[in-house]
Amino acid sequence: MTGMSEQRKLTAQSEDFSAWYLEAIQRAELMDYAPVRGCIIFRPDGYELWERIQAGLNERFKATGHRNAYFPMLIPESFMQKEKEHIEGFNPELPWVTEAGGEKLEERLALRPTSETIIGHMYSKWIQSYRDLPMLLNQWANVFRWEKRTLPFLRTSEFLWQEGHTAHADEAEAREETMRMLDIYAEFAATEMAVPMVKGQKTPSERFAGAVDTYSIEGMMRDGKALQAGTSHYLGQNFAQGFDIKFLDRDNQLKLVHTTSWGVSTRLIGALVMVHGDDKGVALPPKLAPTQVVMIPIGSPKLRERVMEKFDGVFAALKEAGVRVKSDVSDATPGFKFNEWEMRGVPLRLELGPRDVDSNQCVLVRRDTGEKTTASLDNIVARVKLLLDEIQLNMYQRALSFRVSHSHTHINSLAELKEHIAAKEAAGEIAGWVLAGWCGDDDCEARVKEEVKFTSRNIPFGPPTEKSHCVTCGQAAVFTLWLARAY
RNA sequence: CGGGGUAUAGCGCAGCUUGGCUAGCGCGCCUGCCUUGGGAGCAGGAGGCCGCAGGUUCGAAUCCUGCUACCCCGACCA
Repeated sequence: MTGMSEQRKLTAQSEDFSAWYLEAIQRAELMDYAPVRGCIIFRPDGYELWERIQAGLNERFKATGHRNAYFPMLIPESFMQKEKEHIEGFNPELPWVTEAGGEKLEERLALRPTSETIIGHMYSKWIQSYRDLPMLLNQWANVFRWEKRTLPFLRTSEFLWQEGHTAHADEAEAREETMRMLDIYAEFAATEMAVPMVKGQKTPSERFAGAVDTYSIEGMMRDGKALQAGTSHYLGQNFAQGFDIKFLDRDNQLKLVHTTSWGVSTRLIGALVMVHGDDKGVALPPKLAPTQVVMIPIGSPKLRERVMEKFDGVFAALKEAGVRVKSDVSDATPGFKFNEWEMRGVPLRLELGPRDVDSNQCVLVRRDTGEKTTASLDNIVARVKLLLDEIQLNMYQRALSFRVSHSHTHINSLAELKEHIAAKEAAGEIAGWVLAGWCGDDDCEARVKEEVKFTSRNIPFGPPTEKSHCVTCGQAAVFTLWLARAY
């Protein structure tokens, strides 16, 4: 019996975080592996998370003047070639269609890794005058990147994402757009996903292929690693040049547009799991959880009838009030159901048994804290809604304080960084993030990576403190950036 | 793409060293009884191209050769 329940338990996060993650997402039925290498199936609960992410972002995109469109998945090879850095960056991971209808194609077609090129091509047709600007489009799409090493949600050969592509008359407006969208990502992550993000600028080595400047939001996972959860790029006139996107300005001069692009992907689902999950499994924030409340009846069949009468009433009331509620009336034992729904991440559980019926109450159990309380059935809807809001906030607060407490700002040299990592590893603790000064030299950045496997995450807009010296060479720091192991 | 490992029921594994009769175990699944406030119990049952191809042998899950897939560790990435 012990062996049986041991087998049902997930690997503990502290024992093997990666194994925990892979087990958790499968046991919660968020995904399954596809027959094709590096590809996954989004099962209904996983896909519904994505749908809720889409809904939340669409609302924000539209409120800021963007419209959705859809461009083809197949990109002619010649298009890819038009921006030099772009093709160099993506070439190693492109799948190609070389044959169709039993005949070899005249020109190879890439499965898009992103759509700057084909959208740039169309923009050059659509944009003639300053009156056509700004052009603010977004598309929801699948993209392909043939990665060497894949990990469900975080890095797969095919993934779903959203890519915004905008064109502007001048640099200032394009840069403003780049920041606006980065802000939207961070705000969305905080309020809907309950995940605090650090906004900042990527270093040149981490920049998007073809961008002038790349900005990112980065989140800290429960194992202390950083996850780049979204990016926003100021592309300057690079793509305008490659695709000849010109407009006639008020002054009757022909000018190149300034473009931006920005995206988040199904990687966000991985972030949800890795930020909020625990040894019991996945834990989802109420705003995105497919099921917010699971109701479980208690009691033997003899007693069940009078329980069910109340039970059905509560269920109907919650549903009526717009709560995403599910009842589990299967004949599994209550204990089994408790574990099962906790593993799937449902934020709140409502138990109703014979004892509760007698006293007109029910038991509520929070997924985030495990706290168990009783509540009167008289105002149960209001109570549930209040609790869901509390859980949402608490999950954010907890993730934030986790990040803060594992962010280290007092490390000033590579030697100290090594010492820090060694000490944490020896203590069985996570190394977390390290705030470091940087002189701006690529070699100094590369050395950190070589020696301790920490990479620069971003140059945060509001660092806790400014660092005065480069962590590698000790010379005056020009930038202060976050270093961390990253996914 | 380099180094290591694995491939047997839906999942996790045993069997292989030393070839042999009907390939086994736990979980899950189905049926019935019973049970219900933290992963219940009993009884019965279904489920297999032993990764693929070839070879050795009277006989191969087991030995040999080749292939493929997946996993872990390193260099590239939303």
